[in-house]
Amino acid sequence: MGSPEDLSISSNPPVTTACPVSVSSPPQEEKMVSPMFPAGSSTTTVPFPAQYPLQVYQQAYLNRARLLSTLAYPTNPYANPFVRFPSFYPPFFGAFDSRFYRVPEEPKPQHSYIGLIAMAILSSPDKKMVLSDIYQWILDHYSYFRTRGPGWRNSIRHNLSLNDCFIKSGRSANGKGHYWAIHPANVEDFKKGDFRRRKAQRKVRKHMGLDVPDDEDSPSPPPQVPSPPCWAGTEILDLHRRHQEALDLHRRPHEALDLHRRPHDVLDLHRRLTPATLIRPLLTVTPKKRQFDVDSLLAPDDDEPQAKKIQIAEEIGPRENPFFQVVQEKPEEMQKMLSSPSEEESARLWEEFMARNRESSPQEDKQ
DNA sequence: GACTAATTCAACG
DNA sequence: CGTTGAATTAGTC
Repeated sequence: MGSPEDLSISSNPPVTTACPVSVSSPPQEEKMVSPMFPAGSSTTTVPFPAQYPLQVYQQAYLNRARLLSTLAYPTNPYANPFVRFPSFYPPFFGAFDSRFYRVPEEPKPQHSYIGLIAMAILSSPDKKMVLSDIYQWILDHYSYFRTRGPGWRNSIRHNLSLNDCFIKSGRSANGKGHYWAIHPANVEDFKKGDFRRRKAQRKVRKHMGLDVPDDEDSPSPPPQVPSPPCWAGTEILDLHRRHQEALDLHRRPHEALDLHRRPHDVLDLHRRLTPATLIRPLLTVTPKKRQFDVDSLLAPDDDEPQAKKIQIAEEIGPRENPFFQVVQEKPEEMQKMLSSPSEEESARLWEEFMARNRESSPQEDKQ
């Protein structure tokens, strides 16, 4: 069943079975979407590192995934105590090869190779960089390439040679290879994030005094600089940030070992997750429901940002989130918990509410 | 569907 | 590592 006690990490479990990850196939109609693995997003499988016994990683991965699920609320429909874990958790849907874990596929970088190289070079104090350092900078800033083959390095070299915007600037002092720099005719554009190739080539030619068939300067639209969301600074952004944090940690399950070694920390975190901490952010973004009398709600914002917040909330707080539904269908229950004086009290009310809920709508049991 | 830009593969010194 | 040619793919109009 799905009571919070079952989900918490009871003392360090002895992992002796061949595969400690119990996998039960979910009912077919379960079409839940985990924010860890959004619909349509591809995933890649990575082998567990060999440093520790496999079982250690597997258990740690479960612990970590459950914890992150909880922390990622409210965008994560698995973050509430209603949801059983791990049998409903998408990473374990279907066949589960216990030698691997799944991580979300990194999106391809927005910038072209020219842009990546230029940013790398410009990030160095001397505005010049050796090939191997360019590789490293790109690896450091775009983990997408960590899971790629060696082909992209070839492409980097290819682009360095091909494009006149990159010039050699002396040989490396000790090691081998040249320093690569940016043609002076292009540094200004590149600093502004304008990495258009054609424009760069034209400027180089003009710089060398050749005649240029002054092609219209901006046939293509100016580059779009990634800007923070318009709702930056709102509590939604904070939720978004937490969610991203959770996603990021999720990609590094090795670190789950730490939590595995400190199960009490996990327990403590579970204990601190009270209804108030879970619900309050949700309420602040649904001001149209005035029945909630929460302090943070009292400050009336102007309509425009509020409308934006509501829109965002509807985007990131999927309707199928059972927690969402409880909040909307049983507002008086939520109100009671929220207005309780202490977190302990609200937690107790939560337990009662959960118990009643289980009675009225019995969940299907696991075998 | 043509046309261009960008990426990828790969041979070579 | 650096050049270069060629094939393939992605994007636009």
